[in-house]
Amino acid sequence: MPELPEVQSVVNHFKPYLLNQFIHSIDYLNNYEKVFETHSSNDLNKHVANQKISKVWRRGKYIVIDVSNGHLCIHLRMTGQLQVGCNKTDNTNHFTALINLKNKSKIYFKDYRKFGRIYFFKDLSILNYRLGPEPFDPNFNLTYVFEFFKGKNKDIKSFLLDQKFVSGIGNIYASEILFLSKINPCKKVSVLSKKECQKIILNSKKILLKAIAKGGSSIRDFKDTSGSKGGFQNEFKVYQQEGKKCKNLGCFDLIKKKIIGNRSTFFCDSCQK
DNA sequence: AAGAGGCCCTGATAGC
DNA sequence: TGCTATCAGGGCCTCT
Repeated sequence: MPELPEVQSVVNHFKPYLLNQFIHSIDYLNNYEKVFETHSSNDLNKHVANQKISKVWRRGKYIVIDVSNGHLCIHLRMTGQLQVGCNKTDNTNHFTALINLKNKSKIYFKDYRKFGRIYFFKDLSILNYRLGPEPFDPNFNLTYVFEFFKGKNKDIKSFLLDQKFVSGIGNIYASEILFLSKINPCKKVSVLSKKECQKIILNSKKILLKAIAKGGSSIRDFKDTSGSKGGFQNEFKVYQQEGKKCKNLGCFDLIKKKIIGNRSTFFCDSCQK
């Protein structure tokens, strides 16, 4: 579900609940121990029980909760949500995990598709191995991009989704970034000019920053549990706009949808070359 | 090594 | 109305 801006907004929202608090325990719910992926429930609790939370931050699409002896990392995948406490209207069958804090507050992990995972890492080497630079990192620059594309022959859209290339971009923002850059999502990276690469780098930062400022996008499942919804879905230029008129001034073409890299991709054939 | 495709899951919606 | 097919914002794994 959520991409970088949505994960950032979840982190911002939960930081006050978590920071400087002590973890009492973490339970898996509805028999779904798989949610812990790398650890058995016992092992995980050995690592995190009684630990103080010293930092809450984001790396790619992971929510990272630092404790003294390691990092609790939460990935929401497609439909994961965090929420403080349990509402009357909740379908508890969708709960996969529960973080109990010593101050008695309960943070629920709600995830009807059950793709979301909670990991514990002693250090961040695994995460750094899996993930490329953050889009805002100065290392995400022309030299890096050109070096990365060397010997590769896939379309640019697939690379924007590749977390080893750059971390945090997902299917919505990939389409939006390429539209703003006027680059066709099918274009092979081997034929991209330096100027085009530069545009992609700059527009990635631009789109993501704007989305963060709007609190992310609220579509389908994604809602900030505080009730404050993101507003970037109103800014979509191409995502889910199939058949609608291109939003570029003077262009009268219609937005097309095409499956690229196994995912729906939206673009304007006339504006994106 | 790089790229294509399957798979994990459930629910909403479209089409018949 | 009710069934079935398709699709959904992710990422890992396997095979070629």
